[in-house]
Amino acid sequence: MSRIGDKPKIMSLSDVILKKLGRHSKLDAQSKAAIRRLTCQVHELSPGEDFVRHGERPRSAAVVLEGVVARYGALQKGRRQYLSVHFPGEWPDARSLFLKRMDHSVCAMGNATLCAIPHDELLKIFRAHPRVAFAVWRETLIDAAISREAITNVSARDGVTRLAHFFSEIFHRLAAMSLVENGVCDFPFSQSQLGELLGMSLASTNRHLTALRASGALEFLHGRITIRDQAFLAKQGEFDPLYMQDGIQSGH
Amino acid sequence: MSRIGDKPKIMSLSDVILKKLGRHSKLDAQSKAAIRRLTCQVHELSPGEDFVRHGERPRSAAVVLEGVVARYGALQKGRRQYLSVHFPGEWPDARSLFLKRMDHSVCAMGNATLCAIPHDELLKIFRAHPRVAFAVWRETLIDAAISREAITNVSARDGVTRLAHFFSEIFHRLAAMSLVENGVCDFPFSQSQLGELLGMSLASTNRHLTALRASGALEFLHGRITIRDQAFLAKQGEFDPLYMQDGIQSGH
DNA sequence: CGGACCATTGACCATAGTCAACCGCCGTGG
DNA sequence: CCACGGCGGTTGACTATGGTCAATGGTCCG
Repeated sequence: MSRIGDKPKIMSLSDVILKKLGRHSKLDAQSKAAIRRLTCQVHELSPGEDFVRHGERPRSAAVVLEGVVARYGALQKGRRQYLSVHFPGEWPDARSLFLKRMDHSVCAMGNATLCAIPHDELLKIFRAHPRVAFAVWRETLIDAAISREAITNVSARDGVTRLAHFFSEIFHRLAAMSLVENGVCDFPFSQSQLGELLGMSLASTNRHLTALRASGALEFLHGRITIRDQAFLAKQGEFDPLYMQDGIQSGH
Repeated sequence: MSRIGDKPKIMSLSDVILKKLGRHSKLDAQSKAAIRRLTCQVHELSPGEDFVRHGERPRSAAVVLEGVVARYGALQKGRRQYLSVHFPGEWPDARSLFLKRMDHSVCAMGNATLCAIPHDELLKIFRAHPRVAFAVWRETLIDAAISREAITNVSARDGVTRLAHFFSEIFHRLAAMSLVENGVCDFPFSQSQLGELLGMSLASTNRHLTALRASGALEFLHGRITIRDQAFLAKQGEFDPLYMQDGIQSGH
């Protein structure tokens, strides 16, 4: 599976975590050192493979190292509702840190690598270094804000707007982690899965996608997004990145 | 404005917080004592009054003491998208603890009382008593789970199912805080606002509500819900309370 | 008494869902 | 090597759910 640029960019767990947390939180040397001492178990997942399932009680929490994973829940007739997508540095099952049972599943979309960090170890760090706890907490609050925005997206915006908003968000998030090159980024979803993520049928997804492509703003084919006109997309999607709250937030 | 039973149930801030946190977190005596020492500023809101607005940078975080408040965002043409509702003991603007600017507004639905606790004070407690931090964090994770469930609700369930699911959740949450009496609880929303919360028009809301009422499972009129058949509602709404994760979670 | 708000209902319309057919690509197996 | 099947993408025809608009009645309040 080739990735954009095919660079074997081997970031370590702590590099990824520090890069992501560093987007919004200021960490002192001690906190960084503590994060560097984290141990974890690496999981390589194939496309579609589940990482954790609804109802399970994980004893560790994972950070995405590479690739894309998604949360999902089951609907009637084998259908799925994808709830969110997660890129390197994110914590798709942070919930498990404080809530015993998973209320959703997490699976890899393309190939993906995750690092599972034992809860014990994280809690120990949180106690010893509140700054780290606050940074990860902040991360989970941004995740929550993204979910809230999704509510508005699926319930109040029509098909084209919904897609435009979604792609704007994805582009924004990937760019923040330097995962966009010349407007191109990996996003290993089929149109059918995209529909299950945005609450529309395959047919509508395809038609609205065709319309967007016709506007020249973006392309999406075979798990790869090409953004040609970010401003147009943002406008079309009524996209305002405030909810993702980029930039350092405060001293704590 | 009379409330169910008209009892002047004056719970103090710490009583409300401890009752709510106690649903899922075990707090030691020191943590409880620290919470009891919290100071706050009480805000009495009238129906529809905003507590905090999109874009603002609060210096305190609020806990609902009494009544119902809701998060909302603005849509085109003065319409709103209500994002979530909050009952006593909940933290509608917990986001502000770690993210500077609000990405949504919070308003009172009926009359409501909130307690604003300065961020400084909370952070100090979090540092000194990690258990308190973890309990509030847990609270915000449950809040996030409720938002995720809302995604499924508005994007995958038809009108009647959506309403049934929503009322099941509300009933469950209010019952947990002893705010239901004989199946009756206050829920100061008009049908129009309920529509803006569940992503449907006033007309649909009314029609589906009429259908539900015809089934005898519930009534909803003038801001008051009466649940007559909880089991039926849960079934009709495909409701599984797992996501709210009731009960003590663990020692930390 | 008039106005505002809420609830209700009917008529009409539009967006999006369902179903089905077709194409191209790719990997497998005869 | 080619035939086949599966999957992803594309498109058309039909349908249905729910949105829009409009009118009505009730209640509360100034």
